[in-house]
Amino acid sequence: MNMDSIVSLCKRRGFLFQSSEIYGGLQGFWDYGPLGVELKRNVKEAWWSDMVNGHDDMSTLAGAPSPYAMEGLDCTIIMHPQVWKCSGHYDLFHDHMVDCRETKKRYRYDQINGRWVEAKGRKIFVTAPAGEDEQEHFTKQTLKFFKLRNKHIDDLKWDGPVVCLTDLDNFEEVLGPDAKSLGSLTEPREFNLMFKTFVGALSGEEGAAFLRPETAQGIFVNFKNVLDSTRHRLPLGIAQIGKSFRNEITPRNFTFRSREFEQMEIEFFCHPDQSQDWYRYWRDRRLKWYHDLGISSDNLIMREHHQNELAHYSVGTADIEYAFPFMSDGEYGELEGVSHRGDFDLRSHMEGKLDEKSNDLALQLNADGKPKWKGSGKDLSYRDDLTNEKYVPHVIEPSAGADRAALAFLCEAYTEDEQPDEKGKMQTRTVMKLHPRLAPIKAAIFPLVKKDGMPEVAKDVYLDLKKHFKVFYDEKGAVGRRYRRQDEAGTPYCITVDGQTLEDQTVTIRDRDSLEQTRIKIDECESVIRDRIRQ
RNA sequence: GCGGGUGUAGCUCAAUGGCAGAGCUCCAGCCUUCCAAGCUGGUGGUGAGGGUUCGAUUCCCUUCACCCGCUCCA
Repeated sequence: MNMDSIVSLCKRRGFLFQSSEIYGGLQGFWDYGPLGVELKRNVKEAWWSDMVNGHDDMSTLAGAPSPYAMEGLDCTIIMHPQVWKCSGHYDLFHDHMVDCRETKKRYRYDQINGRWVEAKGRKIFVTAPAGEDEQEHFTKQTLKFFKLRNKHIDDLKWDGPVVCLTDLDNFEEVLGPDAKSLGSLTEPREFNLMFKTFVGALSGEEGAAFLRPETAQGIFVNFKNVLDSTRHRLPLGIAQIGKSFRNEITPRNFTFRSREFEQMEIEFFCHPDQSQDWYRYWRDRRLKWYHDLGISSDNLIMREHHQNELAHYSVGTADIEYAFPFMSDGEYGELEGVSHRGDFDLRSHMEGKLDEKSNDLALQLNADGKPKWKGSGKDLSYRDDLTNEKYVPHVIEPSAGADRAALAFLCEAYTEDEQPDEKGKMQTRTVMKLHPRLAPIKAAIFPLVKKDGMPEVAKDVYLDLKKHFKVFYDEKGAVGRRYRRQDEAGTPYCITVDGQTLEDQTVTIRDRDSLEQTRIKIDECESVIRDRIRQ
């Protein structure tokens, strides 16, 4: 199986198109076609129904420490700019970077220091990543550049103090931190991974705002509102589905890394002492969700992050990853991250941006000792009115990509098998074996031939089923061809009106995967399809 | 962002410095009682912009997009 045939089918059948295709497309943006939009809606609907509306808050679910509540939320894409300053996204996403053309390395513009140095009658600006041993690095780089030995160290004429690269106007005489030749650094470029826009008529910085790079922050800043309006006790999960935007440097691999994408996120708030158990619960629960919707365990893995990969406040993070066809053997692409975020997010919005590198997650301060980004000052802690205990809840975050899930389901469904044609000759059949819950069209209704009153009966069946499901009517051409078309669309069931229908009010229902046909009464169509979808 | 490759019909692929072609698909009609049958007819195309030229899909430049590798992936 290769990605090209999947991409080709998606275009041909109307699952996915390139955005603005008639103008040549736009990198990192994709449109869902008529079948694609149904698939994606079904993915989101399955998630919302399984996680939120269908959640059983009365029972202790398997693997869970206790019953818990779930609520939904739908926040705006543009939020107060301070949200992103306190969350850390602003600083992280706002860097100016320089690239080294020679070594292909990339550096933060404001974290490269350097000094003018002269030797052999030539003056260059030697650089190093800012840090304690930068002078050592300068010396080493300079000696190497001028092809001098350690004993000539005193011949180097240093000119002026160490300054930041940001103080230089041009880089022609600059030796990159790891380069061998001069002028290999590019001009600084703003790597603003957040899309910037302007609120109101002002186009200056005071009106600047950002499209959200994740939906999570909307949940954190509304935590208190949800608690107060629903009167829930912890543990409580708050769910949201919505668009997020990241100005990815290298969108690649079809819809896998897009600049506009949709997330399905839960922020699960609980007592710190129980957070480890909840973390394990959500990790296992979310993995099972993909399994239950048809992703085989061969293609799905749970990858626990190593200690050194974790943000230091995080107790654990596990990625649920899928073996996409565009990845090389043994490699997987992330579908969902389940992370234990401690109280980092709520505290950030209370106190201000926290310093992730500090051991006790202290407030990040400016040079003048003031908070770098001030928080809301609002108390986001929780008082348990049974125990009278007050604490800042810990958070477990299962964060899934709706587009990535849809893509994984498409890849998993794509199958080519051999089926006999009417002469008994084996032909390749392309079939999308989507789970019936996810299939864009639940059933197609055909008259076996376009005469003898069959179309009239079939249309009645169609119109009746249309009230309950997304169904499709087709009477054109040979019935075999119509079956094959539905196979490519992933339609799980085809209902055919034939000669016998006119005598006893029965139709055949054909199963996409097994090709088996069973005869059922017209009246039973709705309940049979409903039962089969639910399985 | 760097290097390499590719852009011709919905798909797969031809051809050419001088009217752009085939198969499949699709549409209409005929035929047809269960898995892409057959017959007849039909729709439809050189990614975008510029240059060279009497004439460019073809040669050159720019750009956009996609693919592969590197880089990146909060």
